[in-house]
Amino acid sequence: MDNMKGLKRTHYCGEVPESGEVVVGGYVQKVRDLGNLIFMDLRDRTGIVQLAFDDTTDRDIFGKAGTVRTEYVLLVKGTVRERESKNKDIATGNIEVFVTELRILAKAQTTPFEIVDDLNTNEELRLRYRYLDLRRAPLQKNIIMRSEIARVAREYFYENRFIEIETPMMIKSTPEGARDYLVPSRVHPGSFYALPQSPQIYKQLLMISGFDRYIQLARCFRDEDLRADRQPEFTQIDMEMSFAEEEDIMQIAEGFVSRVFKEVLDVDIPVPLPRLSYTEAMERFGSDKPDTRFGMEITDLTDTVKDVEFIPFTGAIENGGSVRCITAKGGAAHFTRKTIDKLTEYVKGIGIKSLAYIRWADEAPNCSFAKFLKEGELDAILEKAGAEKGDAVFIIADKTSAVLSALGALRLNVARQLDMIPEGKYNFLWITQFPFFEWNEETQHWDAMHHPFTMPLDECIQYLDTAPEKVFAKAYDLVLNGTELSSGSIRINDYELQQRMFEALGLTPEEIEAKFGFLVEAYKYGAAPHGGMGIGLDRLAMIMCGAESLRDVTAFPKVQNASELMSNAPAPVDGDSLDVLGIEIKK
RNA sequence: GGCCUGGUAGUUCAGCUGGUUAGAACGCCGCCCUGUCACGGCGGAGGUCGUGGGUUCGAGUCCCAUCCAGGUCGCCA
Repeated sequence: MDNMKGLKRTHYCGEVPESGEVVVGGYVQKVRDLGNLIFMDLRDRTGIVQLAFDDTTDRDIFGKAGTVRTEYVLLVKGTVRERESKNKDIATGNIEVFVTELRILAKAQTTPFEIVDDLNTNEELRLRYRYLDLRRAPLQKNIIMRSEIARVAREYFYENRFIEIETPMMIKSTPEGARDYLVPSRVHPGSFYALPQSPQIYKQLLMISGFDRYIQLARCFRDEDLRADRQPEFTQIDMEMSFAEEEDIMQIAEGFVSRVFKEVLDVDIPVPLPRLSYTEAMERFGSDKPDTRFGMEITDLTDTVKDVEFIPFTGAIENGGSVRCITAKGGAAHFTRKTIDKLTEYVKGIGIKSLAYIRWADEAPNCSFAKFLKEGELDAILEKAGAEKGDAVFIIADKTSAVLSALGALRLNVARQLDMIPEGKYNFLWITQFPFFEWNEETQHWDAMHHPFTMPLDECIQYLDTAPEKVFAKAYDLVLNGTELSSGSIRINDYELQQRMFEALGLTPEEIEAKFGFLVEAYKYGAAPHGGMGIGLDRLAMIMCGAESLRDVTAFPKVQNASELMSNAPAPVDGDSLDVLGIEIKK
């Protein structure tokens, strides 16, 4: 094996000029040995350049070239020359490097999967050898784009006079919301730190301190089950600003997203971004993070079907619920019975008893509850639903909140099956005016929907103690293509109001003191009106890269059971380590 | 925790209602080849069919359990 002594890289592979002497280094993508002529593709993070060895090559070098295998690490010196036949598929396709010095810096055993762009290998294997998977250009491209997004974020917020401040990774556990990851303390046996679910409390304290504008690319941790768009460890572009109201924060955020899309993807995002109240989003899309890249909005049929003697409908209406539908275009009428059964099963999975439907494929629509309909009722439903021949109408009757969220989920499911969601479209949307409280069936009391430091809308404060359901919050989520990108709010900066809030949430003074005592006390010393948001960097990168999973934009992701396949974290530790911490594992 | 899908050479897959020696492509190894770039030609190696049990004369195939991975519901203030 050779060393690098006396030879310094002059160019990246993808950036080799048209002529001259170069020194390039990289991994061997491919060897094409034609006998007395050898070609190699040398790869680094910028691309590929072809190396050439022929009968004019020094015999020792030629012999050495013959021993080179895929993924060997080379450093070569050579002369750039024009190729005899060009390759239009790569940036350096017009030239090749005629090698005059060849150094094999590292050999490589055969990799468990090929290092190629269009790999179709089982993800488990790729994750076990993540460092090899990360050699592949598509993944490198994603990771590099993610870095670009982070760079633009820093530039943008720095330019707007935000200050980057690190908040602690080991903090006090405030068990509310998601489960905390706990970190034991050796010097305090039996006591634990928690890893932050977000820097929320600290950034509010920084506002109280007068830093005025804070930004951090903050790691956050939640010990909950994973999804394609959910990792237990993730990064937020976390910001907070003082002397600010909702409009100020939304404007700063809009400035950022339009800047990052322009700089990284050269896509224009028109601002201001559209807005929808939470209530309207639920009514129209059955979701607080609607994907507005396609229509299929929800229609309320309650009045239209009020005389239909079909028990699911009458039952729902009598119990104060409603009957609503979505109308699927795009040939949905030709959904087979099997497909519809699957959809029925799907909504059953989310707590809905049954799915009524009308398929209008032929002249006479096929209606699942036809025998309960009187003259003209079917036409009335179809008209109200805006259905035409070729469409399918899916109807759900139940408690209104259940109907809306089920139709929202069904809407996405059906749109995917009909391939109705356009690619390359970026639909941003603000969801505003969230309800402050959420009734918790289990505990039978009101929980904070966002978090308890969120400022209620001015006109709602009067209902705090009397009618919690009428209280809406100065909270705003940023949604992109149906993904919640960001969540933010104006915080309560008034000590008295915060106390009323806690009371409305049913917290005792002791609980308040134990959980948030230091924060509540801090507000006694005065704070300018402030608010902020945390933009999910991983999710943003995922959408901008066109990736389907966070794993594709995270260098070392965790799998569904939150373990990491390469290192096998988490892992048991030896008894001594536990003893020092005073921890005993239940058998 | 529930439900769904998958697990067969290094990789991606095929393998029918159970039936001789489990196949293909790519990759790998060897030989040949002066303009390749999905190089080409000839030859070769490579499998506890995820694991454990069961049914059977006989199991990759059927049954049960279990492990692993993915998706999803619950969960994610």
